[in-house]
Amino acid sequence: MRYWLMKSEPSDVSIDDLATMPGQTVAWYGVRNYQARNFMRDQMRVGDPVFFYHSSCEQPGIAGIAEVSKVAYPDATQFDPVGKYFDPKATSQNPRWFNVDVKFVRKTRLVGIKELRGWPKLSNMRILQTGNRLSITPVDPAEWNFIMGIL
DNA sequence: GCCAACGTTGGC
DNA sequence: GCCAACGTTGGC
Repeated sequence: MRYWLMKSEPSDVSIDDLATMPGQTVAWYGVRNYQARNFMRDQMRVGDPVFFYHSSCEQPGIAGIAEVSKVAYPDATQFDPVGKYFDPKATSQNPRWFNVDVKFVRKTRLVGIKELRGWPKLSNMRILQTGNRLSITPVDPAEWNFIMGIL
């Protein structure tokens, strides 16, 4: 089992949105970064715990907990010629992009990025490194447990 | 809105 | 295969 952190812009999908979606589940479509894709396609398994992180908003930070509810499958949006995620080089025979499904577990207090940066034990978190733009990152078990302890 | 950091693209 | 140009991310 691996632990993850997944960024979402709350203006797109917030933790509250996730809680009210059918099945409390969302398809994590639209990822167009190879590293993030590879994490989903090659490593994410059903039941993997996920920190749901709000990015590009007034209060960036961890806003809740979710879990992987379906392993990766081809991202449907790559085939939609009028959609913003269309990829002309992708075919159904040879899809380029994949997504998992993510299910709501619970909302937490907002653990802001400023607070995260303040904990020495979290200083190596991928999300806190300058210039990190990966929308999906693995979380070290020790880091996961530490954060669970301060929620 | 700014801008640093990074990934991707494409000409050579 | 290099690398400059460009686009995007995301905190501030």
